[in-house]
Amino acid sequence: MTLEHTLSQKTIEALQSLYSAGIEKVSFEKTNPDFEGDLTLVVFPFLKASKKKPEDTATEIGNYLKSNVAEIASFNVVKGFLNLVIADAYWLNYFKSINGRSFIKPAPENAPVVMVEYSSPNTNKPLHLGHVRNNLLGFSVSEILKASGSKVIKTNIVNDRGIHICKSMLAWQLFGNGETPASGGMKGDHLVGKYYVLFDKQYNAEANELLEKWSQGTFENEELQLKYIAISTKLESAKDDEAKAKLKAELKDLAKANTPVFKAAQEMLRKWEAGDKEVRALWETMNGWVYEGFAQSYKMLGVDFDKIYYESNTYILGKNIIEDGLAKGVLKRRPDNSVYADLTADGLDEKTLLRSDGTSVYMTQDLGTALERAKEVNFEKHIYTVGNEQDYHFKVLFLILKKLGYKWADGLYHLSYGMVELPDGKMKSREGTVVDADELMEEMIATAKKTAEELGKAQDLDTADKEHLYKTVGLGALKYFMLKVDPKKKMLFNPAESIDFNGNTAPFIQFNYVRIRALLRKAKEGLHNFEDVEVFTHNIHLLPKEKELLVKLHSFDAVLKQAAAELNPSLIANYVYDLAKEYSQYYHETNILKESEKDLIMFRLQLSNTIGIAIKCGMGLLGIEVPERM
RNA sequence: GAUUCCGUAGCUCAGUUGGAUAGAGCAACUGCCUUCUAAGCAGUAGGUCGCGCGUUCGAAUCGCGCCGGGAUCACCA
Repeated sequence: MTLEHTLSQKTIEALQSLYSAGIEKVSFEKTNPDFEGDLTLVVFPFLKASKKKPEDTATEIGNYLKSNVAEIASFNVVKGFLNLVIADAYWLNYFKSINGRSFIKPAPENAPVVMVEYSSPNTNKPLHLGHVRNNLLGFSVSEILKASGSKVIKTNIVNDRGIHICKSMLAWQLFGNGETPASGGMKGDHLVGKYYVLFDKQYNAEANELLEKWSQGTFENEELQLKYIAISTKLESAKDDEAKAKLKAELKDLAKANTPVFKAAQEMLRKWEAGDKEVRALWETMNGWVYEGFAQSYKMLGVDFDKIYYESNTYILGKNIIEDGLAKGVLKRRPDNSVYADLTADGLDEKTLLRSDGTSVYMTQDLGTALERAKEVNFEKHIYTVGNEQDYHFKVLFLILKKLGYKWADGLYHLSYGMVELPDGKMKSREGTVVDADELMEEMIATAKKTAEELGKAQDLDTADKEHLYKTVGLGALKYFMLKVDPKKKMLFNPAESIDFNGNTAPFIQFNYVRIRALLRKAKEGLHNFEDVEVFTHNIHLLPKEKELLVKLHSFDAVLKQAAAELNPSLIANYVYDLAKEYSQYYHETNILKESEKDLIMFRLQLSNTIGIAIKCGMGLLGIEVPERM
């Protein structure tokens, strides 16, 4: 039984015996640092029962608790706040139970299974900053779930088919001259991305040509002419700029859809679907290049997957669900033969799941994929790590599955995260304002190197160790920067100012870990074998900072639990920072090896060691390494 | 327009299951390296928690209404 649990019980007892109040639940909170004490009970809610002044009520409860709970050393009352001081012996005993141990226990054999899907890239261009946030979040959430007693299966569904892939393929055929990653000296994903951009250039040029032709009255056919006239008439009478821009975009889209290069890409997609040998071969080759490139990026980022799905295998799924849904009356068929789910009663819209020509849409394949996964794995939860622009999509997806009566649908969860924005707005791949993931990682490592050299750090390391350190620090800074913000919120990334290495950052936390390790090495040289002796619990008067640190360590489990419940790594990030910051203050104001009493030296070394372990565990949950020296 | 998320220091963010005087970091200014690693520590300055009303002993936190911003609203993915 935890102390807080005991205190709650005793407080309920106190209220019963003092005021005959039948209160069922009371909770304590951490005492505000400006006041003396560790835990605080707010007594205002009990005033009705006590019919006494706040101060008197608090004092009476305080007296009761003091004489009934051994761990309470003393208490004080400020207005309606009862501040309890917990005896040092309690904290020392607690420390004895965790000294030198890991804060993370492996999940039991029969642990519930959670699937975490993340990353989900398209194979027509390299990973960018948005993917970085997605990958780091998915990976960290997986680690957090594992650490809190779940078995995690990390999955990645690769969008390896569709018109966008054909665009890259076509541009490569048109302009590539047989270029390969090897001949071009480029990572495969970047090479394919280059041709995607070339396609877009061509696409735009041809569209502008068409618009020019149309404005002079030359049209390929009458239908097109009618559409053109309809839109441009509206454009002429449009009043505000917003409406004009919208109509202009509509015209451009019409032109784009009629460019020869786009029609060729569509034709290629048709051939792909028909299983055309040549198209399939090119598709396999180019996707192969991309996968090699992605593998490198993933390795650098430090993320991995237990199972990779490909949409080329899953995009046909879902049609049998339609039959099932129609039979159950959850889905309906329109006169034109299209099938939809009517969700208007749930405050959503009608969602079409099968077009009138019988082909399926994105939602249909997501339904099918979910069902497939549920058959394959008996998961307790299935988490989709996808940006918040798809909130509505997942709402609809989950609702339809629930309506179809699948029990496992209750375990589906959309881990929705905010967009990464640049100082001048959203990233747009077409406008070339994307931040490339590989470049960003290289820059971070280079900055770490530069900073370390300027500060004269790590001079005694050999070249390989130095390179590893720069990677650990540079990528650590990047990962921490992205994970310390609440996933739900959109975040701002300013490449010009880059990411800091001071203050609330990974390098600061890593530095404190390194300092602990250095201290412990020195201690062993001085024959202080703190690992071999028991925690000395008698006659130690804890310094305020030492108690604070113990309280902080004590809350590791609670923070982990909350982070797992909310799927929120930022709680861990902020926790580790607070811990490191407090240790840093402690380190400055306290002598450890220079302390005269041997027992105190041992205790302080043990405390430092255990804090180091907590930092390492916490950073591990974020996917961030800690170095031994820097 | 509808739905939904958001608005806290100059900037980036904590704090939101209602509790005491709203916290960090960056940027600015002041000190501290012959002493366990200064990617550090200590300090100064910086706030109408978007605005208003309400609920409450008590509101950054809950409710309602405004103002401002993002996202989504296809037989696209």
